[in-house]
Amino acid sequence: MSLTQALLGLLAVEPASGYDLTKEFERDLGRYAWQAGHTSVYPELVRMAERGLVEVTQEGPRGRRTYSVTAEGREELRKWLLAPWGQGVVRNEQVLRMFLLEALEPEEAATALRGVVEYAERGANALRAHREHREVEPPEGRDVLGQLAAEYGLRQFQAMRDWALWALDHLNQRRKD
Amino acid sequence: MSLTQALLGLLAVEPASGYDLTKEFERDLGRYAWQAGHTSVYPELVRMAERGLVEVTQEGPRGRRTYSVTAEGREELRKWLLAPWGQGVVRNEQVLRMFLLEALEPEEAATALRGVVEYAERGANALRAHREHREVEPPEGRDVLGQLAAEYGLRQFQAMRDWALWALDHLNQRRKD
DNA sequence: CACTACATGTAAACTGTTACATGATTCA
DNA sequence: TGAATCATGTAACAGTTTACATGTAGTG
Repeated sequence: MSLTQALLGLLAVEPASGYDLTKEFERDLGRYAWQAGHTSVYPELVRMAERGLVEVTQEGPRGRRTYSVTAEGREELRKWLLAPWGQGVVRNEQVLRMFLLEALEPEEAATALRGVVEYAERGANALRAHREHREVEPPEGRDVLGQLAAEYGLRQFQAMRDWALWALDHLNQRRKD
Repeated sequence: MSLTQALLGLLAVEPASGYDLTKEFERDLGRYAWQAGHTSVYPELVRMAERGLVEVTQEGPRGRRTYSVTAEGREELRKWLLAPWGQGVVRNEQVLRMFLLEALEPEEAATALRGVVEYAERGANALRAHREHREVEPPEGRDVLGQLAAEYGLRQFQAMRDWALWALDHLNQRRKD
């Protein structure tokens, strides 16, 4: 289960509580890589602690428990990160929708594709603004992951926009035949 | 559940059996958009038929049943495709791994990132070869979806490569500080 | 006739989501 | 002191994967 690896990776960068980790999934990670709610995170942390991959290293107010990765956990993470690349789990509702626009009538498909272009441009612009703001205030600690995600997201949106423009062109070509 | 929409979309392009649909998930769709095994597909088709979204329009050898979308199913698909875009389900093990490389020691992270660059280049090259081959033999029917996927995949791999090169550069910058 | 690909299914185990539930701290 | 945020959890349900199971048609 990749949730284990995701938590291991986040905790390896910096110790955190289940609450912190959940917020991470709501932000960058959940946008481009992996989603998980707090109802998955908390029980998983308990299971991982039982397996010796993480441990509670601090307790704070409101029952807050800060987890850290153990040496064993770090080794497991390392193995996963350095393993050969194969076809992993992929599930992307937006991409699914993009592909299935094919099933619409050409007129409607074109309208929808123009919507994709707009959506991708909005996304890219927001990230470019975010990038400029970051040049003023450089990130630190866990925010570095946010930067990795933002840079990936920017390229992702550009790819989406390019694809939609190509698909529009392709659609027009076919309508002429 | 997006499996319903995925099946609806595939069947809207062309009627197919559960077996055919499963193969589609193993190929292009499962690579970039959505994965599903035959043990999900068959029961789902039965449920969808009960709801009146699809119907068996042909029976062939070996118990083969070809499903087609009903008018009701087509309408449901259309609604889903034309709905406003929001944050859909996202789950991508490769992207998760890319982001978490941050947790490795800089040396190892750099090695892994160079691996990402290579992987993305291999993927892009394979798709470019596929594209040239397609110029000789233009696709038809369901293969059009394969073409949409291939063009998306190509841009995806390019984005991945660009990101990994940026991340390598970024890593070197931080090592100097 | 053997092998491969076609073709469909069930059941148990596992994973993830939604709804429900509770209480503490901080800040205006 | 009221509201927002912090912080954690359980239980029922929904969805997915893995293992098991079976049989047919075509091809060399």
